[in-house]
Amino acid sequence: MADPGLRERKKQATRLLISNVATGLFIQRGFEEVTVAEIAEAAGVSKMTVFNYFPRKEDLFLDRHADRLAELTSVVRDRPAGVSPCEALRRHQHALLSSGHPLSGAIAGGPGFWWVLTSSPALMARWYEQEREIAEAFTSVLAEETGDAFRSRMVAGLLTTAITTVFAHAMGRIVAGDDAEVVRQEQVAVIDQAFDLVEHGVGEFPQGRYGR
Amino acid sequence: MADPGLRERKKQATRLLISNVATGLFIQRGFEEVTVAEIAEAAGVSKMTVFNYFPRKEDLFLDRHADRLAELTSVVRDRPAGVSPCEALRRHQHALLSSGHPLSGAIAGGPGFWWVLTSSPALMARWYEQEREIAEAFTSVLAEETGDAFRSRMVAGLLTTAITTVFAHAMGRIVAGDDAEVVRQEQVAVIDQAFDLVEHGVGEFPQGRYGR
DNA sequence: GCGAAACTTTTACCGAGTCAAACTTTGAGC
DNA sequence: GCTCAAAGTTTGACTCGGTAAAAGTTTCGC
Repeated sequence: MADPGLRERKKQATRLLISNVATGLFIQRGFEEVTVAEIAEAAGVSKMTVFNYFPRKEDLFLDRHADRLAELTSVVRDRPAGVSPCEALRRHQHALLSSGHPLSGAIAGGPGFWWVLTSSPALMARWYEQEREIAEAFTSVLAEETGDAFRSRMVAGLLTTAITTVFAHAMGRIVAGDDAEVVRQEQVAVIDQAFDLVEHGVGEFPQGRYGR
Repeated sequence: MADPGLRERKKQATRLLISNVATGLFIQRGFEEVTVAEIAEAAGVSKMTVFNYFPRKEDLFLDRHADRLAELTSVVRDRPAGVSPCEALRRHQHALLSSGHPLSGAIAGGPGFWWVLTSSPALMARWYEQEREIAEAFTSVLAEETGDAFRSRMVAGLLTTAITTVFAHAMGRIVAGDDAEVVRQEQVAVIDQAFDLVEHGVGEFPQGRYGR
């Protein structure tokens, strides 16, 4: 880290170059319409090299996953004393939103990012796989803390559902063309509603069925 | 339906033949180790025909999804008056378990079924995609009933999490070699714990951190 | 039985991803 | 500095999932 060395620097530069070239092409023309060979050529590199850095084509686009995973894991593991995981994540989501972070879902991560993502089944599949990895990470943290494997898994799943649903809701509206600023303002209540449901349960929802 | 006709009967027979041949090969040797061409040959049919009936290779193995989806959707949509979706699904899971249904997770769906599933990333990915379809189906039903899009999506997600987590828990134990009968007995409490969490919330879980 | 519609096969093809061997670049030690 | 080994890249050939189009075959309605 102190002295990266020429070798290491070149590697990072190449990786970044490939990623940038790929992302650019995807946003211009869509994920499925760009081949890996094409990306390699545009980046002045061989196809094999692309796969050296990014094992799957989808990883070329979804290359921020490791960061997101680490961040969310840390939010739960390193939460302040006396704060539940649910509460810690709720605050984190609010913080992401008010800081305008792309992963709040309410801000476009570059124009067309959500469009590229949602219009490719392969990308969406990988996206959901990453969400599952988040749930697994939560499970590990909670299980280590409590020793209760199943309960940890359930709570991790519920928390992850809150995060991903909040996110998907915002993304859906953005893709549908809703004004980003409006979506963003309304997301505050959405986040609270989601975490309230996880924290206090769905109860008898929906009330009022058949005239109750 | 009344008169299937020769054509239709042949189609169903071919479909079943392909599915059976494929499943057999998968269980013998694993999903990734069997090619579609091989399945076609073993079934005495062309590769194209295989893809005619099963658009994706994964569908050859996970061909009960449509039934499962319809059943779960019906459980929520057609639940008795005065019963919440959460309660309806809880009862349904108990019923599946006590009837020894494979989808309770506690029973092996044929020897090696879970092994085939868990040892193939591609299959697992498709499996999780199917779980998402379940969540979407729940969302539709609840949204139609209540008109509250986001809340419906959240509740649908939480309910689906309960189902899939209960299932994954049992499957994990079976794959790990736990005795099926023991797993089955303990699943009763697991189901209730899962649905209790969804119904009443995770609260401040985990309690007791840092001496609270 | 005849013709159209439905189903299957053939053939050719594309793109993701793997493998192994040759080649180039970097870095470490003398 | 020079050399050699290791790391990284390229090449080319290959496998497999999946698609497309056109040419058979089989079934069904009349």
